[in-house]
Amino acid sequence: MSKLLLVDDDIELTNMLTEYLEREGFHVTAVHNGDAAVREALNGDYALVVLDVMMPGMSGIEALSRIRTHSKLPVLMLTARGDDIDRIIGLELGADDYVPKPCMPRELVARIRAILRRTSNDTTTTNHEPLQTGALTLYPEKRQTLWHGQPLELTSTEFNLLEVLARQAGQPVSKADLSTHGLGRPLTRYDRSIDVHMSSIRHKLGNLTDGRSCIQTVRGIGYQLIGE
Amino acid sequence: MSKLLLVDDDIELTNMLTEYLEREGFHVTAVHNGDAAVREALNGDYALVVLDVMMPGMSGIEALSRIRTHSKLPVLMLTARGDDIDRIIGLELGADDYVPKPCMPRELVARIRAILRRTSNDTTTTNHEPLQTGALTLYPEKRQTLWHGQPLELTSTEFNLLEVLARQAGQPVSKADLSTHGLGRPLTRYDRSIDVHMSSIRHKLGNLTDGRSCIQTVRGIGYQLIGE
DNA sequence: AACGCCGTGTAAAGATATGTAAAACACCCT
DNA sequence: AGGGTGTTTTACATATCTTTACACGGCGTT
Repeated sequence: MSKLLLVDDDIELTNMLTEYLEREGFHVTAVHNGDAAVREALNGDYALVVLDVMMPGMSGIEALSRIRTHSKLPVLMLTARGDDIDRIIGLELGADDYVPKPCMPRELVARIRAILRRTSNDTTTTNHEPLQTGALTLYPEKRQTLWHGQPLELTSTEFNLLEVLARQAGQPVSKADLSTHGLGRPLTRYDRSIDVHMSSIRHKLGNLTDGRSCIQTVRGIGYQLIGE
Repeated sequence: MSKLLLVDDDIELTNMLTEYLEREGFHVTAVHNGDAAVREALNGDYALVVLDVMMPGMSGIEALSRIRTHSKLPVLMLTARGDDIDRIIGLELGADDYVPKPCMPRELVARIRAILRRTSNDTTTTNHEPLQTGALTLYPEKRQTLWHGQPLELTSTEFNLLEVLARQAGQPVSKADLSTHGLGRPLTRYDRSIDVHMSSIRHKLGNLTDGRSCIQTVRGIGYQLIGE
């Protein structure tokens, strides 16, 4: 289950919330000041941070801002009820939600789950992980491809294009996007480069058991890598 | 810029908010009851719905629930300040956020932008679940069709159109909506493309046991995929 | 019932997009 | 310069979509 980082200077409250959240199945780590919060938050272990706005030393707003300069980790803010200004600043700084204090733990849990649900398959958080779809695995770091477990030779451009498709596996990607991100230039009229590359990637991948290609054409739009 | 659907029975308020939101650069459509809200929300045009909980007729909660059975479109709920129960139910039903009423427009905008920022590169917004109606199953993620358990060859556009119908199976879909979402262009006068495509899809599907087609014509409106 | 109007069904022609082999080009290396 | 590799352009075949044209059928009117 997900690991949460709970940040509040009120030890009493954090103990109570930790207990409640752990009963709900989360792993919880609590810290009590902004410095520790930023340090912990950036170590990559956590799925979400619950952050109190009002703390001695570094305020929650400040901590949020520092976290945001380095990461897109979801942050849920705890604010004094009715403190509109903090809420608005927090949201504009990129907080994912806020809960007014004193809060009902049940509401807090509902909101945590809502955020986790939304961010669970968000591709932006995992950028250098291998991309896996069906029998295809791409290692963006090493620029290496595995097809049915076997290494596959792709040219650099072919890899780029396949990576763009794989990051949005299961949904169509426009030729314009493929061109900007895969070829590094905008698509121009009568440009058939993408089509030609798709043709050769298809050729290298061969067909699926049902005879269809792994890369589907979406006429008038572009191409789509078929999902799991 | 993004299209928003604003749902509230208070005409005065919707006019005010519409004006404010449009100054902020959104396209806004306002409706004033739950039925219209669900119908509009599902037509695929909108990036987000702002939904009042308290409405005569179908309540916001009910509308949210109906929207959620068909789509993952982001929904932001407007609730009476301090009405914890509605907020919690809303969140558990899958609302993306709520704003207490009466609200500061600036806060509403901040929250709308926060949600859009989160969902913009979130693959979960497009529903990837297989679509099942009767003997027909569509796998949007694979762009594959099963008819009576057998794979069926559809062209790209035919698949798009059938997908649009299947997402609203059992209810009529206007030709305008079919054109925007299936063909990617607005319907023009004397445009018969949709009819021709329906004809060939029907041809590929053949007839049901009772001799009727799976796709019913709704004269003057469009077409409808018959439900379970 | 007979008529006309309008929307729909559909075959076939015309227009457009895609698949792909091969030529042309660009770049590196020796 | 010449060869090798990889990319883009060209050219043509094919697939797919749109338009056209006409037939049919519902529906309201006479």
